[in-house]
Amino acid sequence: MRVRQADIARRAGVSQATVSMVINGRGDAAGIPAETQRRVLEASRSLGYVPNPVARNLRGKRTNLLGVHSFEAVFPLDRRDYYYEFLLGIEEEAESAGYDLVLFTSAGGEPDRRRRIYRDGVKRLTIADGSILLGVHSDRDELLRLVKDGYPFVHIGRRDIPGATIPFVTTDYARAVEQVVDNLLRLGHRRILYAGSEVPIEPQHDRRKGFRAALAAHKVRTGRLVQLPPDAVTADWLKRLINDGYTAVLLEGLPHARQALTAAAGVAIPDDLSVVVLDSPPSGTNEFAAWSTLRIPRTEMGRAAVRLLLSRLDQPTKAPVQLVLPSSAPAPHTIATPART
Amino acid sequence: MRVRQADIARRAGVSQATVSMVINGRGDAAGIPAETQRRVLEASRSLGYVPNPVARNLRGKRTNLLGVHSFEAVFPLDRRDYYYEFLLGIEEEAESAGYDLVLFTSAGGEPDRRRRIYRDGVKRLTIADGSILLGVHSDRDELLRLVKDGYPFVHIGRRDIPGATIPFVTTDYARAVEQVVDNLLRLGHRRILYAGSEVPIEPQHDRRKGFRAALAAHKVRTGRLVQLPPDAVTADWLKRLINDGYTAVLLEGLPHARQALTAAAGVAIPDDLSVVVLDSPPSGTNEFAAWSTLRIPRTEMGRAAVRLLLSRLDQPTKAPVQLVLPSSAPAPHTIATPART
DNA sequence: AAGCAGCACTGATCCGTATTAGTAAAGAGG
DNA sequence: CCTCTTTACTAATACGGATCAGTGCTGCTT
Repeated sequence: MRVRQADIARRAGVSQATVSMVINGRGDAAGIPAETQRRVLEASRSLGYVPNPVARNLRGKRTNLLGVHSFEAVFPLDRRDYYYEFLLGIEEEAESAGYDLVLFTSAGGEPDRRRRIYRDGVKRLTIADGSILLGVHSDRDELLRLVKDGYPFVHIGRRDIPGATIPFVTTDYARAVEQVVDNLLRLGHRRILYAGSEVPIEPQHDRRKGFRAALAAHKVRTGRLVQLPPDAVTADWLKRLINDGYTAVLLEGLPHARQALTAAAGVAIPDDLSVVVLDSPPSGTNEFAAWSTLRIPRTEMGRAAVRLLLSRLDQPTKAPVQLVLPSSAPAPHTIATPART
Repeated sequence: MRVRQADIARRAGVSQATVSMVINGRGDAAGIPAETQRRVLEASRSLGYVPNPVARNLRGKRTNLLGVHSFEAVFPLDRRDYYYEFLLGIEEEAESAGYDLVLFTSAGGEPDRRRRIYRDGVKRLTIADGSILLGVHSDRDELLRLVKDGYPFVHIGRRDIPGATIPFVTTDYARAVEQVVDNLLRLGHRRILYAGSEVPIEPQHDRRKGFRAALAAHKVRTGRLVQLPPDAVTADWLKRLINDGYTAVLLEGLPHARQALTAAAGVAIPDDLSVVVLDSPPSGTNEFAAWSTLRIPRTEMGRAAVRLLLSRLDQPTKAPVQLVLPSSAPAPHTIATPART
């Protein structure tokens, strides 16, 4: 059977209340003499006492568990580029804060493989003191309901929902892309193509906003945005771009960029065409080492999310609610002055 | 304020006990008439009741949490090749079994970055119904103590500790390597070099056992095993091997294999030298796509570990304790008949 | 010697739910 | 009319720990 405070109390010849206070470091404040405290701690150790976080939490105290809810499975390989670094940061920061992580995998099992927070109205998240939420397609209704319920969480990635302030950590995609485009324009590029994916969500909207903003600021009307499937990015397609007078192309996501990587063999990059990938290269590889890519500080976002969550737990009113981290500009590998034509 | 069963009870004009039973579908069994049940459910719905899982667990029911304890951080990039697929399998299986995962990150914070289970005698694992343990360098004393404590767990990877039966899931490294070497010998290879790492643990011991077993079975004495650091694997080193008459080399781990991948440029593979990597290629890449590698069923091991753990929870006495999964033979990419000399 | 402060604790209660033992009322059977 | 069942519930309790309002005792004043 599990060791409870009552067992320690019996062994140390004191009451359960005393044990609770000593163990929680409230012994001095309660005026328990050092000798008694020693006896209690000694008994606790020798019996191998482990506090029951569940009981603790019932009385409104912390469980020292931080939840991680993604709205889909995080480990499948096609999700790895996206989730991995977030998890890395979350793990690092949780470790140093002394929290364990609960991955809410049980919420799955829906036919569509989506993970729900409120399933049959049950919110498992409450085991944890608070949760980090992430996912490409977060469920807005659930976020809204969480806020209404007053459940402490932080979302990774900006989410704007009318009628509520969603706590989040993000990076400023719009500004990052704006700077890239601004830079290209200053170099003399005029015809710039933005190759976007077909199902955009917030981060993509932000990138596109940045694209348009930079063009507008320079009063350039020859930039163009297309939405296309990744496999449309072929060597032919690149050549056609150049023939059409484009001197720079922005690849919104890694799938498009990967296609371009092989398609680029027959094209002079960056002499005939500057290329910028608007996403981070996958961690732990050198897949896009030779290309100009954005650097989304995913690891840092993960860490920041944990820190923000913890500070919101400590000071629910005073802590900031939303946080925007800067993302650094791409290296100039595949950015060049446009060729004179 | 949160809605409790007591609130529903008041609204429906029944007792909290009745509410509990109706809500948990025990109403019919307890002989609560349909009409009353209707009233209770109606009240529950209209008040927006959400059960408190914490209180529920306090009553000694399962927490539906499965622990995952690695003896070090799992997400750092240099650990990814090792941990990722295990986690993938664990997540999949936990999801379909309706369990959440607790990553015990709080056990860190030691100066050596190792994670301890028993720290100050406290075993946080008990939050979970049971745990999966994994790690290259598991702490044997802690495993032993866990067994003695009767804590339900399954280790990923074989661990033999005198005086205890450690529950584990593994794959048969010895047999896999034995088959590889047997195959090479049948092809006519006689001088085979096994390039091993310098700090071997169980899986490496098993591989080496397989190596020796195959040689012994063929009565071949010209196989050799060396231990060396990965960066000793250079183009020169490979050439020297060939000069020394070796026709095949086995690379024990990925670090050595990676070195070989670049060093192999100046060598005719597999014509002058057959090469087999005795580990799985990293998932989600095609890094070793052209080479013969073992296929360690890591994802399946993760799944099997969860299944084994759950069956041990359900039938502590009847369920099996240890499980060995087969690993499949390497493709023949870099295995050839030795050149006549 | 009464009064009072401080010490070292303990008893009782609460948190929200599940479960068990029990009970009041209605109806059945003799 | 009395007893026995059945129906339809409810009261009480347990789970493990945190907290607060005491309580008995000692020692010091005045």
